[in-house]
Amino acid sequence: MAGPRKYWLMKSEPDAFGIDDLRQRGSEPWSGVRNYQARNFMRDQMQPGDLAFLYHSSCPQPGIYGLMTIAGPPYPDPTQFDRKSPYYDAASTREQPRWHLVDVKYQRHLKRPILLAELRANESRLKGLKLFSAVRLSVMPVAPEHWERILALE
DNA sequence: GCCAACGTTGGC
DNA sequence: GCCAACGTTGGC
Repeated sequence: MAGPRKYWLMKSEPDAFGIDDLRQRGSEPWSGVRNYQARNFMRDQMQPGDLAFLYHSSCPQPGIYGLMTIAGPPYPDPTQFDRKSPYYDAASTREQPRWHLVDVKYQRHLKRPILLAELRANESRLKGLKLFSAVRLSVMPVAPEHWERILALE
């Protein structure tokens, strides 16, 4: 039962995993999210076929670098069960997993990155964009009109 | 390296 | 359930 396509923004640190890594891999499980709001978006609201901006953070030029599609339905993040993983969560069980993720699929690089500074310069037309306010959120929804206005900057 | 924002934890 | 302390994110 697919609803209308939704739009998202997902952050990664390019030193760890960036747009070039994603292109190489084709698709990738979006593991390691340990924030309840971000998890809820992936677990409860994302649908295969939704589109997402790939945002690079903690780097010299923070901004949006590419487009991805949500490749499949949510499922438990395997890293939560892996004692050797930095994302291991001792409180999580296979019967009652705490963390869920989706696979994302590479769609394309933007023709040029749309940097945070440029987004901020357009803040009046992007009112309510969570990127500006929810600093600690690594997965967030993007309103359709914001999505279009951002892509129009490309 | 600094620090603002803010989610999470834990004492009560 | 409140709220202060703490820890993390992430831009600059």
